[in-house]
Amino acid sequence: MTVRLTEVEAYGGVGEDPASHAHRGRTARNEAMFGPSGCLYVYFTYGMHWCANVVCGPVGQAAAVLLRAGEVTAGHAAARSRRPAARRDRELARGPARLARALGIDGDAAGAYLLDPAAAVTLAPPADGFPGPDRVCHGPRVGVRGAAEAPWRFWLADEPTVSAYRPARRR
DNA sequence: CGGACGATCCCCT
DNA sequence: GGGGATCGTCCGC
Repeated sequence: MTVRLTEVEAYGGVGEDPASHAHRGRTARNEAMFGPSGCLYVYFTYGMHWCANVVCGPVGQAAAVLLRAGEVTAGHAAARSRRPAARRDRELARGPARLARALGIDGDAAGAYLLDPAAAVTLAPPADGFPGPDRVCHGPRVGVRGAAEAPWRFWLADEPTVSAYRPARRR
């Protein structure tokens, strides 16, 4: 099964990004964010969802990119079997928990090195090349309370698989 | 297609 | 003990 990423969000490290899981320092949950680039950081949220990040900073300095959405380009049957609730194909990986679910990513995949071709989940350049800068949009991150104004969400223009923007919801 | 709402549990304070 | 880097269901348009 293959997903072409269409939307991501960047998160920073200790003391520099109030929206980041690493903002308050290293803990058992965010440990992977302080590890080597290219490894998978997964977290469990809202009592039921897994979300996947790619660690992207030097060792000891937390940084990660949350994989927010993508287009399923191969293996639709496998994706659909994991995501029976999807009404249309474009919803299979539209949203961070949906994308993780479509790819079969959960706590068992934590820490995996995504640039190893033999890994269960791998990260590779787009088959059709990288989109030009004129196609990359950016804006506020979704669902965060702190640093909501930082324009660290990036998505591709005119892609139906990009998730809907929702401000953080009050309790 | 989109807005409202409730589910559900692990980690940190 | 509180709250979350969300989603599925329900329902109206």
